[in-house]
Amino acid sequence: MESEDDFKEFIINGDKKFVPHLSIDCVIFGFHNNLLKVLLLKWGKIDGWSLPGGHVLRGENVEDSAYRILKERTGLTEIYLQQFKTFGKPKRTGNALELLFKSSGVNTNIKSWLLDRFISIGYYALVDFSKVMPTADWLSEKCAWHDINKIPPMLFDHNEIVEEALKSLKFAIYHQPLGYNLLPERFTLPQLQKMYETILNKKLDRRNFQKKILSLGILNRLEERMKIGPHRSPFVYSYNKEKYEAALKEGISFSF
Amino acid sequence: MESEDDFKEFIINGDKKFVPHLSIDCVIFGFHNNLLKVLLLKWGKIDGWSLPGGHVLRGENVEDSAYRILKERTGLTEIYLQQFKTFGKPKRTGNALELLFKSSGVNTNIKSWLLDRFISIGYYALVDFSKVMPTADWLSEKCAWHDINKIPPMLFDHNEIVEEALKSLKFAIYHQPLGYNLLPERFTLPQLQKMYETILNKKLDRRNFQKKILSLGILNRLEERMKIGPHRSPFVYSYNKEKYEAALKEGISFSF
DNA sequence: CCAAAAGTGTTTAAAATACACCCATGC
DNA sequence: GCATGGGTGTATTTTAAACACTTTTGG
Repeated sequence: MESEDDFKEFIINGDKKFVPHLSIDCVIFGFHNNLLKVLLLKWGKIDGWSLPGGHVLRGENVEDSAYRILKERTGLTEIYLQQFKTFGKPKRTGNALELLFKSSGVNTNIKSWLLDRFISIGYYALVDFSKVMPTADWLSEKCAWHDINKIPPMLFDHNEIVEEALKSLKFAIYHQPLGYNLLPERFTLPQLQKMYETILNKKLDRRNFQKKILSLGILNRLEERMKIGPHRSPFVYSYNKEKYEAALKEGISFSF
Repeated sequence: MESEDDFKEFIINGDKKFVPHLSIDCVIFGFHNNLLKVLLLKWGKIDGWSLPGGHVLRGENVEDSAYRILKERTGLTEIYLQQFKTFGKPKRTGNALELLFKSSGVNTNIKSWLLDRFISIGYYALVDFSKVMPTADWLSEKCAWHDINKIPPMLFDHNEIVEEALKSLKFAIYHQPLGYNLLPERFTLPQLQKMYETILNKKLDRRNFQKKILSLGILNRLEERMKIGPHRSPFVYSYNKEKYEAALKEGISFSF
């Protein structure tokens, strides 16, 4: 969406291009400064935040729509993506779009497909924070990361969607390795532990954590150490991609 | 759907009543004779089986639609229901509906909303086999239980949907008690074990299984024994509803 | 009396947990 | 030299796994 004309065309004729009544919302997780982050959009024409989302092109695979939307907002194509729930309450979008129409100078008597009811398919994505280029557009004045614990009240039912995504992520971390998608290529065990602690929302014992995570055999310890701060430098690790993929496929079982 | 007139009205004007492009498919699991069963519909006008499904009324909560559909097919209202995945491949319904239209004597040049692309929300349900009244209708000549291992090739992508439902169920059984929904009120430990073995698709040790399941403290052993066959009679158990609900909420962790 | 299935407990192995001291670094 | 955070191993407890004999019942 790059201009007012685009927007008007979208309001009036969007349903020729997109499947009506159906939307996609993406909860994009990143990890930075030992904090779990979510990428949100600040709307320009009305006051409020929302998840990045979009619609499914007629003829497009739903999963491909999610990848397309993620590409638009992050610039990334290789992304870990997981469908987690579909949201279908009849009043879930409230009247935010009517307000948007008013604020954008669109005739509110117009009968737009956008004012119909929408069912939204929720996907969460795990991305390398450092590689993301948050990208706003004509409709959104900002695209920015928020701490998972400092998420503002959002439009529609998007706070609920984030809650559910986090719940799914928490569940997933017991059965899959996840670090490959959220951390940069080279990272330290303390960082990885912080990632686990943030997602699980609890403290873990350092020694037991290392024992468990190393016993999976999916990590390579590099010669290098990371020089950070007035203390001993931690070792740098990277994932062994093959063994990581194998663990993903087989499934693992953490206890924590 | 009770008559040809109903059907024609549905084809032509269904989208006034229902949300277009969106459907619901239900994988209804039951347990009988120590076998896991799924309730399927045999179509009357064309040859083929499918999952029971339906559409979302405009204004209706999606979850309520699933309950409504389940009520129609089983007669039951109190059902354990779980959304598990949404299916959105563009060609997922194939050309089965065109064939149905032809076989039903509907003009195939008609532009029906039903011939559009559909995205389907998958729910699985767990029901007490003995309480279900499988109900067919004008479109379906049969509504019948099938062994999970003897499911015929189905219309649309319904075989894939059953696979995914089973995968989700398998996953769930490691974290929740499930027997309350699938077994009759009074049952034996061997029955319960068979249920677990069927869902997990593996044999379990009798003694270890009983230790584990009893240690949850959600079962009551009744005085009674069940007299079945030329051998020792097993004890009858029932669930302690309160403790069962608590275990559901807390979540449990089975290892098997 | 025989076949078929259910009841029951102990021993062993594996996994999770709890826990403390020393080391490297920057200021 | 001191504060901060990282590296490392062992002992204990808990949990899972392996395993066999006796009892009941119908035919």
